[in-house]
Amino acid sequence: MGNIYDVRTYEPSHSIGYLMTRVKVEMLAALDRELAADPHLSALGVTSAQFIVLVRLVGTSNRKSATDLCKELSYDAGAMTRMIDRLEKKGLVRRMRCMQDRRLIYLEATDEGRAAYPRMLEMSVAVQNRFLRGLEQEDARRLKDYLTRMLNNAG
Amino acid sequence: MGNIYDVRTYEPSHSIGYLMTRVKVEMLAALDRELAADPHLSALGVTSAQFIVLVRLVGTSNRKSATDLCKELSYDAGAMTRMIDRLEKKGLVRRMRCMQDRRLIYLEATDEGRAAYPRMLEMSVAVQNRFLRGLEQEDARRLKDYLTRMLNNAG
DNA sequence: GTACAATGTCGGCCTAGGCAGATATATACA
DNA sequence: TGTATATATCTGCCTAGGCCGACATTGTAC
Repeated sequence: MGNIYDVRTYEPSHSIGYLMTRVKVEMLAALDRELAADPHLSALGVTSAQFIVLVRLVGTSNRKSATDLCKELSYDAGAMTRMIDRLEKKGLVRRMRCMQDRRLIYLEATDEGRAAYPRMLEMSVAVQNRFLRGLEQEDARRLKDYLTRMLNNAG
Repeated sequence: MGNIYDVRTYEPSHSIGYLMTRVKVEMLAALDRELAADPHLSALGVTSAQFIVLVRLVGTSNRKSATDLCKELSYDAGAMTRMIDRLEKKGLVRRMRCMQDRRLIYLEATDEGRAAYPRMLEMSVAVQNRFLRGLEQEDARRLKDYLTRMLNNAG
C-alpha cells in the first residue's frame, strides 16, 4: 500500500536512489573543483569532505569533540580520527584534551581555519545555487521537505 | 536572480546539499544491511557499490566494457578496474578480451551473478520504498523531476 | 610506411568511510 | 573497595573513488 516502486516495473537507472547518488557525487565534485581553483584555498589543499567537517567547527561557538561531529554528520569514529589528523596536519584544526574528562578531546579551528571559512561558505552557496538553477523557492522548499521526510524514514 | 541561497542566511546543516548527502549515505547503508542479512547474498559478500555495477551488467542484453560502465555511472576508470577485480574474484563477473579491438575487454555477468540479480532488485525496491514512505506518487514524480534538473545543471 | 594522437586498461598513490578490536578513562553498583 | 559497564579515542584491515602516469592497441595525418 502506497509503495512508489514495484519490482516488475522498476528501472534502477531511473530510480530516485540512483539520481540522488549521482547528484550528490556531482555536487561534491563541483565543490572540489571550486576549492582547487581558488588561489588561497588550493594552497591549503582542502577537500570537500574536509570542508564539511571544518564548517561544523567554525560555524558554532560551543566546543565540540570528535564524537559530537560523528553524531552530527553520521560519521564513523575511526574515519573521524584520521580526518582530524589530516586537518591538524594542515594547521586548520587543534586538538585539546579535556581536563575534567580525560577521555574527551575538544576540537577547535585555528585562526587559519577560521580565516578560510567565509570563502568556503561562498563556494558552497554558489555551487548549490548553480545546481538549483531553474527551481523556484517553493520547489526548493518541497525538495527539502521530501529529503527531510526520507531521512526520518531511515531511522 | 532566482538564487535559492544567500550567504548571509545560509545554514549548512539545513541545506539541500547536506540533506541529500545524508539521505544517500543512509540509503546505501540500509541496502548494505539488507544485503548482509540475506542468507544467500551475504555468502557472496556483495556490497551496495558492487550491486550497482552488477545491476548494469545483468539488466541489459548488449555487451559492455569497463569504459561503458564508467560513462553510465560517472565512475573513475582506475576504480572500475579494481571493482571488476573484486567482482571477478567473487565469481560474479567475467572478463573477455575483444578480438576485433584488442584494447577492449567485454564484461559479462556469470550465471551466479545473474542468479543473484532478482533478489538484489527486490532489496533495492524495498529499501527505496521504505525511504519514500508517506510520499504520494505525485511527490515522487516531483522529487525525480527536481533531481533530474539538478543533474542537468551539473554539466 | 612512419609519426602522432586517441582510446582502453591497469597500477601506484592519495583521500575517504565502515567495522572490529584495543586502550584509557569515567561511572554505576554490589 | 572492587567490578562491571559505558564512553572516547585510536589503530588495523577492508572496500572504495579520484588523479596521474604507464602501457598496449588502434586510428589518423603526413
